[in-house]
Amino acid sequence: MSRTQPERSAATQAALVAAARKLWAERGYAAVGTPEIATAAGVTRGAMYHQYADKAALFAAVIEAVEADAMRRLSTAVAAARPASPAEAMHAAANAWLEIAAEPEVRQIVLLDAPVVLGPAGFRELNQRYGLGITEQLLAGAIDAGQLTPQPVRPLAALLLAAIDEAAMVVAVAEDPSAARIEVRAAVRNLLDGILRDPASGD
Amino acid sequence: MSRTQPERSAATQAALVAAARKLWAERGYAAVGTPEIATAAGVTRGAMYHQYADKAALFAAVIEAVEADAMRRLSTAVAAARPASPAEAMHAAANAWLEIAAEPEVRQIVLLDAPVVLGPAGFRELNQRYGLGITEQLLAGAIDAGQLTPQPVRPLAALLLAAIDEAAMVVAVAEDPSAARIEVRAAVRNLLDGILRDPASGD
DNA sequence: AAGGTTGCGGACAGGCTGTACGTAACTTCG
DNA sequence: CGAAGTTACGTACAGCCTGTCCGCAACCTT
Repeated sequence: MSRTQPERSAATQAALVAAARKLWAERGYAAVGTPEIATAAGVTRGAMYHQYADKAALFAAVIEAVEADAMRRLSTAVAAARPASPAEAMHAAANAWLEIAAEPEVRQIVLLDAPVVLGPAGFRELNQRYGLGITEQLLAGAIDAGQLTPQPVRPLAALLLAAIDEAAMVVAVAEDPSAARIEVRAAVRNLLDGILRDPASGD
Repeated sequence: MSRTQPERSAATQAALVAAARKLWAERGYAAVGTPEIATAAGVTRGAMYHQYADKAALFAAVIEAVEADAMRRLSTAVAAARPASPAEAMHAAANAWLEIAAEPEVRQIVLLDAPVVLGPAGFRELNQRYGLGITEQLLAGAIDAGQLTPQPVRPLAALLLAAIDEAAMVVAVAEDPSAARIEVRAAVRNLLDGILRDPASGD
């Protein structure tokens, strides 16, 4: 059994990312060191440091994978809601993201660890390519449809996304998550309806 | 020169908190270790570990000091604005907090490091005693004055505070902070006006 | 003034990160 | 097909940091 070099690299990278993703999701970036990750991946630390410059580089690969998965699921969820208007699409996206961001993996890796490990600037750059980008598109669509007063979408997108991320944290920390989810969804909807002209109540 | 024991403890605690606060504000919790902090405070690590159980305990003391200062300044800023209504008070508080949270100290320690070091639950507990508590009071006041439709204030306060915190991050990361501040203030105001009934435009 | 308690200093053990260098696997080219 | 070259990997090591232990000094009680 002989594999090509790119295959070998891809295999160890995949093993490392999978192992790190699981461990970091459970216990956080700082609490899990490279020895444990390498062992869990069935790989030596030497191999890891050959594939990734340092621990933070591995984290960057992990978060990229997590974000990509999350965005895939978000897209399908929004499409499944068959929104009839940009406003409905925004409600659908907000609710879907609320579910996704409440999962331990996204919460711990994307919401908690990413800003400190990548730094605020690095995190913004990454977020721009994922959540922020989508949010801006949704807002631009709402403006085009006349459901949102024309305004710079970039800052508004950042604030809305942060609010929904926080909503996910509230749900995750609450003693009664299902009750908290109901309250929080109402609050998110209020925020959105407050800025949207035609409060099409898409659930 | 002889000091009482509580005085000795208070002195070393104050020195440690001041040194750690400065260093962590500049470079973040993970990047500055206890040796450097102890040296900067003119104290040995032994003394530090006598006063604080571990590095995280010192961080807890630091963040308590930072939050207390920030809240003091927030109160005076809101009072200085002499708001004529709860809605105006909310706008004043939002703008004041936007300024305060944009400072490196608050940004790095409270917004970035605190959630990971204290954990989400611990951070919520602390935030409840400071920013969240104030926000909830402001919202409750707006409801009493009929400027906000009655609803659970707790989740809404969390979302609003998170949005403003993110607004501060946007300003801090922007290439042109003063331009970003203008955009972001408008976005914050839009969010607030969206949920408040009488959009009293208090600046 | 003497015993007890509290604050402190220095040394130590364990663990983690990142690097250096030697080896094995694959690739290229004669 | 074989040899040189490149890429992937394994092991050992140095440096740093965290948290603990124990001895000593400063203060407090009686």
